[in-house]
Amino acid sequence: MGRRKDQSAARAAIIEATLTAMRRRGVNGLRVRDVAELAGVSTATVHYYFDDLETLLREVHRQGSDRFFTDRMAMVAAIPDARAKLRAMIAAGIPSSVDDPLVIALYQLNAHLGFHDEHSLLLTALYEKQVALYLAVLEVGVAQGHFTLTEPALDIASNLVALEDAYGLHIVTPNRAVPPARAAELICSYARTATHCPEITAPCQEGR
Amino acid sequence: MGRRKDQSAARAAIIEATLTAMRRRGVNGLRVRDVAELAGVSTATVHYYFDDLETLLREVHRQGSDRFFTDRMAMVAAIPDARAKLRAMIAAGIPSSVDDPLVIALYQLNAHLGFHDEHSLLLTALYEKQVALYLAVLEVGVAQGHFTLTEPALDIASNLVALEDAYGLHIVTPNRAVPPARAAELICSYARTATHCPEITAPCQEGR
Amino acid sequence: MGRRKDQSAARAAIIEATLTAMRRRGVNGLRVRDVAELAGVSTATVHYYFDDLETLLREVHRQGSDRFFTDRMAMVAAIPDARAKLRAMIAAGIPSSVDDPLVIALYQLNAHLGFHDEHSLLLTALYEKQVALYLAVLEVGVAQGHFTLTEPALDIASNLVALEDAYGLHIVTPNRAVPPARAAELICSYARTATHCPEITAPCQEGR
Amino acid sequence: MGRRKDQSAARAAIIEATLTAMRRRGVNGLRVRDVAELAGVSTATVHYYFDDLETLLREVHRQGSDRFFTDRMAMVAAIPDARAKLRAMIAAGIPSSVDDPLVIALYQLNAHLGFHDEHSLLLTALYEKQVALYLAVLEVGVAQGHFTLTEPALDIASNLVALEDAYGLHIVTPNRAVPPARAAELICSYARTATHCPEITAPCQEGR
DNA sequence: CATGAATGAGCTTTCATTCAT
DNA sequence: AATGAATGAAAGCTCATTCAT
Repeated sequence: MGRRKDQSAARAAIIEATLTAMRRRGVNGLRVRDVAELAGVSTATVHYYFDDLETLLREVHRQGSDRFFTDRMAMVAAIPDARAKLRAMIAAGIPSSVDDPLVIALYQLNAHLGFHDEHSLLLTALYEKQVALYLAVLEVGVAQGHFTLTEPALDIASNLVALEDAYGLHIVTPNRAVPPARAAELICSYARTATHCPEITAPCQEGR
Repeated sequence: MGRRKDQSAARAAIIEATLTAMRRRGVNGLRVRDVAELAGVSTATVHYYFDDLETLLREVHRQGSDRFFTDRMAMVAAIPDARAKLRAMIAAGIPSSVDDPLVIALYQLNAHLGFHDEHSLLLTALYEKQVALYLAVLEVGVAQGHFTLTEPALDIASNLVALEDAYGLHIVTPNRAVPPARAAELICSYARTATHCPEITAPCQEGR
Repeated sequence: MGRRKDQSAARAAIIEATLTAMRRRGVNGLRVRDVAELAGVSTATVHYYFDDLETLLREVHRQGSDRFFTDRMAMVAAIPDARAKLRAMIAAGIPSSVDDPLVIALYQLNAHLGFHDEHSLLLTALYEKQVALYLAVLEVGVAQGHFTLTEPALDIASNLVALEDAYGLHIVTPNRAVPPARAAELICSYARTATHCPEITAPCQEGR
Repeated sequence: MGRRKDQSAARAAIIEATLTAMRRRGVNGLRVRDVAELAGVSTATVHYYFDDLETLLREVHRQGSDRFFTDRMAMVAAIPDARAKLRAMIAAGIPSSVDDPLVIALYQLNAHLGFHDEHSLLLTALYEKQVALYLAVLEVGVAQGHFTLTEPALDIASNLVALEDAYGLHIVTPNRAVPPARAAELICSYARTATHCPEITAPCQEGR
């Protein structure tokens, strides 16, 4: 009651429902009706909160990106040792399974929104923020004396994000060639080589 | 007369037109009508050759994958020196521009077809063939004494393909953060680190 | 407000329009567009109420059958004398003209729906209800001492329904060999013979 | 080679194929393609022999009607005793099963063609020929002293054809309420009553 | 004589979106 | 704040029909 239109519970439910709906039907197959049903409202209500589908998708992407980035930043900031930071970053960058709705949605939205020039800036921004995060970790590692880099730190950070993206796509697309644990190990393999720090290893991921 | 229904000129024109249409509108926005117009035939003719859109897309993906893989294999086989092989592989793996229709189509189709379990096998197969290609190059390089690997060759090969995929996606999505030349340099950076071979450098690509 | 989706005026209008449309074009030629125009709504509205054409046809058939059967039952129940009952039944069983939309629709739908095993049960049910109605009249007539049967009452009832069906088809198909009045007289002819009751005569149907 | 266009084997095969196709899909669902495939020719060939679908259907109906009527007439002429004639007529008038292609086709075509004024004459003609056949049998029976009629012979003949039509429709539509044997018995029931000749009984039809 | 290739015309169906309530 | 009802617009697909060969 006290809330505004952009803070209502229904609005949040719709955004959440969109994530779920996208896991089931993809961005392309996404129907307002699906979102509405999952959110327990009518399609007209969806349009009451979001002028059109595109607006809804942008909002979902914005919130998702923020959540994704902020979570990682908080997590990495809480760890002092650069080696542990890097391990944690890698582990957190891999979608835990084919059913992770947030990550699925982000990949789908990247592909979808990326097709229009107008949104490229947003995507670029997210990518660069991720790179910056890795870059910071690498520099801390060098400062702590754990990492020795033979290539520019920026290049390494960029590659780490790229590997995350690629393997994330493999996992989210049900391409069983690269399961999550293997993806983590592969990225760690690169991180070890690039930092000359043999302690960058993937955590044992039993029980997944 | 000599040609069958699956070899006719019209059929080839439709497949070609699909590539072009996908560059313009993406897989999602793809309309049979666009394909038909670009191919200079009626929509009914498109359906005469392909039962439905999905069938057409699968065929485009199949032919595209084959062409992509076969071309690279032929190219790499023609080069004797492993260092040159690797340089060539990397250069060929990067879409030359945002307008490369074949590569755009392949990325789009990967995303689209990947959403259905039935096609995952095909996608996996393509991925593994690419990895095998890199693997062979790495092993030749070791045998020639040019490369020294400190991680399993399979892991390195896998990462090289993953980087290609990720940067390819960046280029094809018009995300100007990573232009083709930079992508090539970044992959080379990894290749140098992993092979301990300083001669793996991206060709100067002025004028792009 | 008080009305639900399955009781709305538009829904009824669509069903009514379907009857009219079927008189003009038959079941086969029936286009959603015709129904929509006759009902004064858009084709999308037709699909809003009925998932597809088949669903609409089934509903029309169901309502039509009910109406047809219920009307007759009420009418016959209101008449005490079995001879008058039988006369009324026969008169009501003959479509009054080639333009009777309800009856035309029922014949068309019988033919159409009957082609799929799934609906056979419905058709059978309608047939048996009609037979039961005639059977009751015959038994009342015997009880009242007006009718004398030399064949099983069930067989006679069955034949009366069959004759109705056959002549109804003749009338509805514009086969002018058997006009309504003649059909009524022919069925009465059988009824007289079977009941040995000479008072079963068709009403004079001048002016039709 | 020596044959003309209207006598060729292909032409006959197409007509035969139409009968079969109609059993499977009904008149409405009938596609030129089905006919062509069943006849082992291309759709273009179907149009080579028949200008359009309607023409083909008319031809099928014409040949079917002729065959149906001629067969019955020949059969009845070969039997001297009127009681046996009548029994034979009734037995031959009932489609032997739900899969009798010729009879199915005729019913379907009656419904289909009857919808257009132009063909009503043909249908009327067939009906009247059938009536004439029964009429002749009845008159012979009276002359032989086997039958005693209390209603006009024409009315009885008309009703017999009507019953045939109705039960034929029931059988051909897979309405299992009235199986062939029962239909025959019901018609005989009427025939007995109308002719006052107790010897008109349906043949035992075991094994059906 | 027969047909493969091609198409025009038309249909059902889907769906985001609007609006009175 | 929320929605049921309704729709315009568009897309995929089907099919009888044509015609050059």
